[in-house]
Amino acid sequence: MKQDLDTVFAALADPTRRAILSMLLEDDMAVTDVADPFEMSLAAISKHLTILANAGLITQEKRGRVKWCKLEPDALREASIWMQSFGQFEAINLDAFEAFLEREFGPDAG
Amino acid sequence: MKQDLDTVFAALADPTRRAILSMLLEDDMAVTDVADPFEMSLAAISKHLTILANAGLITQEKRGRVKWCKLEPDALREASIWMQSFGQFEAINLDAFEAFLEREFGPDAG
DNA sequence: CCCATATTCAACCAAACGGTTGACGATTGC
DNA sequence: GCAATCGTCAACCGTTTGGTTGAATATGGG
Repeated sequence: MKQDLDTVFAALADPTRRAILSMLLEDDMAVTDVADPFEMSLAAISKHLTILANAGLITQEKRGRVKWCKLEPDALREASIWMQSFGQFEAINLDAFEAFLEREFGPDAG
Repeated sequence: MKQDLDTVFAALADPTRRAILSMLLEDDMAVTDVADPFEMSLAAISKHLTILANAGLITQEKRGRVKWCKLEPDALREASIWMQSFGQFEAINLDAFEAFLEREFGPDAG
């Protein structure tokens, strides 16, 4: 929703929320299913999801009684570009990034 | 110092601290000079600098009675790569990033 | 030596954060 | 219709955050 750097970085500063984002890379998920692997209450996860949604990192759509959570990678772009503007003073980590993608997702991913 | 994702993202989540990093892009600075443009106490800025240093985003070196602050863009790399790993699921992030660099820093920058 | 400069420390404060619990409002299915 | 499921709300709690102020600790210069 808001998607300014403050809320995006603050949202990313919590390991639970980053784990949630990683889970949503795989597929869209219901709130209950997101909460399942964590050892904390459903209400706590619900709050984390609200924070992620406010940062624009996910969207939530209610179908029936199930609320589906979907990753929105676009929200990371502004923050990512902001960060890269610092890294480039070291002559670019594009190489490191591409190597990471290759290693992480296989030669066909890029 | 610590440089894990938690502390790096938390450090970046504050606009004062991001402004400080931008200032340090230009040049190394003394604590007093960093504090100058801000409408808050020197002690507050000193705390912000400690947080940035703990995240590994800057280093501080004391020469005489002046403590010099220096940007450490390397600390952003891990966090940046983490973020890019999400963006790539849209398959255009690299292009957008390269276009940004070109636009921002000229054809020779990459 | 003394004073000014540079920076941090310590105590304090209000507000935000991350979690809990229990009650509540929708929705679904038997 | 009724019970179970899905998810949020509200109140509460302890800790962290971001700021203040005033005192303290170096260090440098005349």
